[in-house]
Amino acid sequence: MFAHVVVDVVHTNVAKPFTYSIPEGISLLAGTRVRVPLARRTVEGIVVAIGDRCDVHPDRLRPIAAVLDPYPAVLPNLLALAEELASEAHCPLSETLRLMIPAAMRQSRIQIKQEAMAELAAGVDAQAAADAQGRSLKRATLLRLLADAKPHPVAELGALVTSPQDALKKLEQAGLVRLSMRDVFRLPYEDLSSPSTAAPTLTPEQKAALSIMSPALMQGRGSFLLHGVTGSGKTEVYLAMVQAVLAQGKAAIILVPEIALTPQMVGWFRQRFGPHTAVLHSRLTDGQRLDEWRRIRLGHASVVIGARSAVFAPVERLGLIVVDEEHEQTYLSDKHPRYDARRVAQSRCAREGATLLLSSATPSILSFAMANRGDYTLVEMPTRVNGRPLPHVTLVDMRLELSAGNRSIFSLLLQQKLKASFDSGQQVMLFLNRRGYNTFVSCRNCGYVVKCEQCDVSMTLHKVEGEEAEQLRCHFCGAVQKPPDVCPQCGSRHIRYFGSGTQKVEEELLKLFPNVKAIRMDIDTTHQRDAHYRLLSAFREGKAQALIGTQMITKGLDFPNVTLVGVIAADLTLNLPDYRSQERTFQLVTQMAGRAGRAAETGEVVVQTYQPEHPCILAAAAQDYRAFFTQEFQRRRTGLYPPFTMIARLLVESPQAEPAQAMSARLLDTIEAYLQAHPAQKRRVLMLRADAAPVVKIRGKYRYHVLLKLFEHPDAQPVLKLLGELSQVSDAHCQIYTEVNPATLI
DNA sequence: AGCACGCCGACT
DNA sequence: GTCGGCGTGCTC
Repeated sequence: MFAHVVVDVVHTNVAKPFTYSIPEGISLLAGTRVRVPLARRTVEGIVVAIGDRCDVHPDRLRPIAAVLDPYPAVLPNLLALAEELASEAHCPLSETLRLMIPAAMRQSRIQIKQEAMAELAAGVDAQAAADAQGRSLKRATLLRLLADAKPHPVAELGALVTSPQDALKKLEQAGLVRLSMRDVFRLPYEDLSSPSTAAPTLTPEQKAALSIMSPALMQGRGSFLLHGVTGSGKTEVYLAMVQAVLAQGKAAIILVPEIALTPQMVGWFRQRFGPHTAVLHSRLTDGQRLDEWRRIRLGHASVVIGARSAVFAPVERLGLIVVDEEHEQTYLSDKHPRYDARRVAQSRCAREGATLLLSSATPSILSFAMANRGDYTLVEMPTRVNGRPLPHVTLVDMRLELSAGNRSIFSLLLQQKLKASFDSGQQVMLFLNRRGYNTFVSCRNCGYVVKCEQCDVSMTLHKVEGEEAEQLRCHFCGAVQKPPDVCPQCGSRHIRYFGSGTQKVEEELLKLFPNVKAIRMDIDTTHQRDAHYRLLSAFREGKAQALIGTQMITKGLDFPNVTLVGVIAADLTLNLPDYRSQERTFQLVTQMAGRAGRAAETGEVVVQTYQPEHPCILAAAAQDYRAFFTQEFQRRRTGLYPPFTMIARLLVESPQAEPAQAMSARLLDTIEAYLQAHPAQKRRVLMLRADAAPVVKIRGKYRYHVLLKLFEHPDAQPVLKLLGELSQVSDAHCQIYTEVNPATLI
């Protein structure tokens, strides 16, 4: 038998399986990590197949050098998934296999932690042995501590008996004690393991939703889109579904869009199901992630909660994947290999006989359209639990505020409502989808705008925490520089700062309400590990009255004492040059409004906007998803946007502008020639052009792209295949990426 | 002729 | 990704 191995080296030159002989006496399964010789070195790899065929000349064949784990690291289903992803993304299999294994496991980077354990040797009478110890009080005490015949960590014994190691070794030599090593699992959010609580009585809506989904869940099939308004109790439905899955001896994966939401979700699940809940996301330490991965792989944890990468969790008997807040863009990976966690979840469920549950208060246009088409079964929960009303939304026309002489970022109405909330001891949330203090710096004299040297974007002014200093930061690459005193272009001193970010909202709020404590949540304040959790806990415990934040505070959070929500500038996302900007704006405003009034009090929402008559803003204010879907779907149809068409592009990046531009022109020619030769394909193409990318430079790399708009149709596959092949044209000067329906077109 | 440099392809 | 082979072109 021979082993076909994909080596853990991402390079097109080695992007194919290599065949090795299996040394005598070794049994090997597909998915196992191995070490193999490759040219003059050895590398790690994964056995992708075992077979009796060998196409390699026997002289070249070399044996596997080592088997790295006692069990396959990649389960057969996940191996197949990796192959599917690699062929869809036109990338080497080694790249998608990396998604399946924690980084710490590769290159043997982390030693797995173990701890020493001691237990009574078999058949030993602890009491008699202790009495026989004579003058060694320590050994007698240890034997009594071990009398329960269970293994005890030596470290724990050390807390009761000083330095027990020597005494334990003596006892081991005497045959009275057995010493061993045991794996240690570093558990994230260990303090969230609260005592179990019973399931509450479900509302009729929740029961109805479950009765629709349960038959499919029992049979291990079905794809559902749960559309439930904010506060309708979707989490309780997930908990009931997971309970049913666990009762079948199967496991479940719960995907959440943000790391900030995992502790809350983990808390709910641990309350119900105890410690058999594992967490997977990128903010864990490498060691934690490895341990959680192993707990899942070894079957110690049957519920996995995590961000998009958790869709690859090594669950063996999968029964259910829940995608919470399914409309979130975070389910699209922004790194190569790019994948859509929702589509991966669907493929995984189909392959492994599991049920898929997509869920949102504001489903993506795409998912809702698919539900209308019959791809998903639509399940609706249109009212909040316990008959609570949806929050009351007021639109404020900021043009009128300005003409009335109010130049503050808070409208008079919002100022009044803030005061009323603070006076009555309630909490407020303020949302602005922009971080920093001012959003750009410009010269009044000549119009010069300070841009990042490495990226083609204006720099944002930040106040440095706890210091007088100010700095300009690039939100693309993180570059920092000092704000200029004089214009670098014309030498004028008339440098002005424009646009407001969350830092400014915080400052203005504290100016208006000096006694109020505010917590600001954006990338700047959540850089440290666990910062999300600390800040949200502080707010939940009432240590602050206001939570100010970017989009990371809009979704899923449940704070009973929040009765007022302010949306500072609803139009920010509306005016972005992207066909999804209306969808995003509707989702952000509706989700943010949904944070208000989740407990006893009715929620109040103030939405500030310069376009109060915009249909998208009106639908969001009415929290009317159906109305929004209908108008947006029609707009997409007439404007020929997805889901009626698909957008694909070849992105070309190069340290110099000319090679990138030349390459994009060459790619355009190639595609045009191909379409000329294939008229059937040409009919599918609505638009084809080469251009500078909207952000022409990021991190010092110039960016040009070839954009295609195609009619959505299975017949378009050959064009997409061509695009995938063209990304292989990449050379030392130009990197080419193929993107199909990308999250952004920047 | 001798050597630096960059490109190409093999690696099982 | 890494390395060696080999061709090109420059220098002695």
